Formats: sequence, C-alpha cells, structure tokens
Amino acid sequence: MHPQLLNNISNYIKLTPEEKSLFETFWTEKKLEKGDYLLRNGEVCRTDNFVIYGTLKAFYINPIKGKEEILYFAIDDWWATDMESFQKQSPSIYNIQAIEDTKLLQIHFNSFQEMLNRIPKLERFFRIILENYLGSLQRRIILNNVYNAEQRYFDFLETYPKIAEKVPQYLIASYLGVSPEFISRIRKK
Amino acid sequence: MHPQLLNNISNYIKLTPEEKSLFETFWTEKKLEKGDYLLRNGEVCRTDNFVIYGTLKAFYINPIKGKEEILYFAIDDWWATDMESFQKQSPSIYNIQAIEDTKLLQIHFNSFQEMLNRIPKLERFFRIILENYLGSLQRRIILNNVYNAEQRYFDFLETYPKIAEKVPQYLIASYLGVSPEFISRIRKK
DNA sequence: TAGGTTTATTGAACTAGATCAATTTTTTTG
DNA sequence: CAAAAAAATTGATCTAGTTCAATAAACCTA
Repeated sequence: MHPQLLNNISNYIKLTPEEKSLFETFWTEKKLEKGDYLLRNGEVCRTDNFVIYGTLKAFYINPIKGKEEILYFAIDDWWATDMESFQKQSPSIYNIQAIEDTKLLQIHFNSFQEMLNRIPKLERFFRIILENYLGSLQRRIILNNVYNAEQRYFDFLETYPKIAEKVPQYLIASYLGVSPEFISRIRKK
Repeated sequence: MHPQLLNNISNYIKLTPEEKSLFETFWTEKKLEKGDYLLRNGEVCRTDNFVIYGTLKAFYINPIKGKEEILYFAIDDWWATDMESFQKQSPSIYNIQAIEDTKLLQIHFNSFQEMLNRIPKLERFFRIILENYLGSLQRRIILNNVYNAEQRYFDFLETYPKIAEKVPQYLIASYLGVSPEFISRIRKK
C-alpha cells in the first residue's frame, strides 16, 4: 500500500509495526480520471477515501438555479468522503468528482468498523480528523459573516495556496459564495 | 447527577448500570446566570459542557466593526463547548455566554480522557456527536450559498423552532448573517 | 406602575455584489 | 498545430441587503 496515509497517521498516533501491517490489509488503491464521480447526490457514501494525489471537488446542486455550489476541495493528504453519509450509511446530499486524475486509498464501511475494533488506537486519529475538519468549517462560517468577498478571496489564497494553484478560479468563486465575474474584478485591482 | 445526559447517551449506545454509575462520577453540575461567560475568546476551553436547561450563545467578535457574530446557540440537550479548543487544549477564537439562567453538566479535559479510557464505548457516542454537528455545519454552509435571507430565515424557524422562540430576533439575524432590520422587513410580509 | 433598558420597526439613501451578454484568453485535444 | 472547448475578463445594468437615524414596542426592575 502507498505509505502516504500511514505517514499522515504517524503525525497523530504511534502504531506498532504489527498494527501497521494489519492496517494496510484493510485499504485498497483506486484511480479516478478527470471527470469521474466518486459519489453522487442520493447515493450512500460506502467508502472512506484518502487522497494520495489529485484534486476533487465536493459540490451541491442548487435546486433553484441548477448551478453547482462548491462545498470543499480535496487534494493530496486530505479526505474526500461525505463523513455524515459514510458514518450513518445514509444518502448523501452532495457530489464528489475528480477534477484531475486522482489516486485514492479506500476502505469500505464494514472494514472500517472492523479496523477500529482491531486497532482501537485509531479511534483517536479519526476523532482528531473530524475535529480538525469541524474547526475549519466553523472558521469558514465566521469568515463568511465577517469578511467581504475580497477579504475572503485573499484569505483563501493564503490559507489554501496549493488548492488555489490547482483549481480554476470560477470554482473558487463558488466555494466562496461569490460570482466568478466578481472574483475577476477583485483580481484586476 | 441530573439524568438528562445519560438519557441522551442512551439514544446512541447502551451502557451497563455499572458503567452508568462510573460515568456519573466524572461530571459536575454548574449554574450560570444570564450574562455569565462560559468561555472567552483567547482562553482554553477546559471543560466539555452539556446543557440541562437554559440558552447560550457562541459568538465571534468581528475585529473590523466590533460587532458580535453568532456562531451557534445551545439549548437543552445540546453541547456548549468549543470542541476544537477543548480537544486541542488551545485558545478559543470565540466566546460562549449565557443569555438566560442556565444549568450545565461539566467534565474537565483530563477527566474526559480518563472517562474514555475507562468506558471505551463512549468513544462511539462522542464520534456520533461530532459527526452530527459536522453535518449541521455543512448544511449551514450550503444553505448560506443557495438560499436568500428570507429562505434562510424561514428554514431557521422550521429547523430550530425552540431556539427561535427563546432567542431575540437580532441574534437570529446575526446567526443568519443578515441585518436585524432586514429580518424585521421579512417578517412584515 | 413608572422609568429605564432592551428589542423591534420603519423610512430613505446607499452599495456590494449579481446578472447578462459579449469578447478575449487559455487550455485541451485530435 | 489548428480548432474547439473551457476559463477569464469586461462593461452595463440591476437588486438584495446594508446602513443610519428616528420611533415605537416590549420587558425588566425597583
């Protein structure tokens, strides 16, 4: 298995060599081509997905205007999973799609449960992941209320420089809840 | 100990009578009067707080305008904790304050860790709590982008009728990222 | 129950950002 | 490398929601 996920985990918890080998048995690699869907609105998110390389977008289809609204991007070392749908095994309200060729590590829901039973230390890791994500969502809600479009755009560039590099401007606009034209005008300055 | 938290937990996991008594030893009750702060921006959130009754607001002070921006409300059976600050024992970026007389169940960070070690089943409960909160934050980000102020206001009334009843309109406006005057105009119709 | 404080309403003027439509630039692909 | 497709820019017009200031209700509290 690609070592990237274990490297990532080792930032938070220490696993024994035995635990590491056991851990690896639960995961499989998967490649997505640009445009491939990992999850569609209405489906249950059956796997937890860790990005080795590539970029994905999670988006919600606005039922009123038919436009897509970006919920988040996932790049190397991030997760591309509807955690709510995965944990409850209930239908997802959004879509996840590769916006460039992407490689993932995947684990199915049942394997995930078994893995946690066999390696209870991992509970801690996954709680930390959830908490980090939660913190970033809270921060985002605050920024959305406090800052105007320009400030949010520059904050995005600072906070996620790698994403800004990879992802087209009009998707960043959608993530920020701003029209692409307005982002263009901000940049003109 | 007030049975409300154990009742709440029993919706998600089953504890033995022994586990329940052990559980109770970790928690203490605390009363807050209207206006009391539970947490101030810059402090570490040292306790996890479950609301037995009352209402609190979590808010961020907008450094530009000096205004407060509501992040969330907590009422009976909810948690009033900066989970990020609590789990990392790092300074919080926001404030939590009682907006009416409130009673809490509290557990300190170290006790929380010990409790999880002694009753590992609880890991599951707290993960579910995190996931639920996460789902509601995601939903909120989507709604903010997709719906206009009027739709968001009516969605709030539907989703959180009990909060809408208890909390003044201008705080709901802030939660929704809208001016209080505009909420008033929406209601006029 | 009056007086103070907090909350809500209303009107008028203003603006951040949206929308629409056309054009240009960049990227992709056969 | 040419043509097509995708992404970005620009200008003109429009509007959802803000701001400010004044007034009116509602609600504490002594």
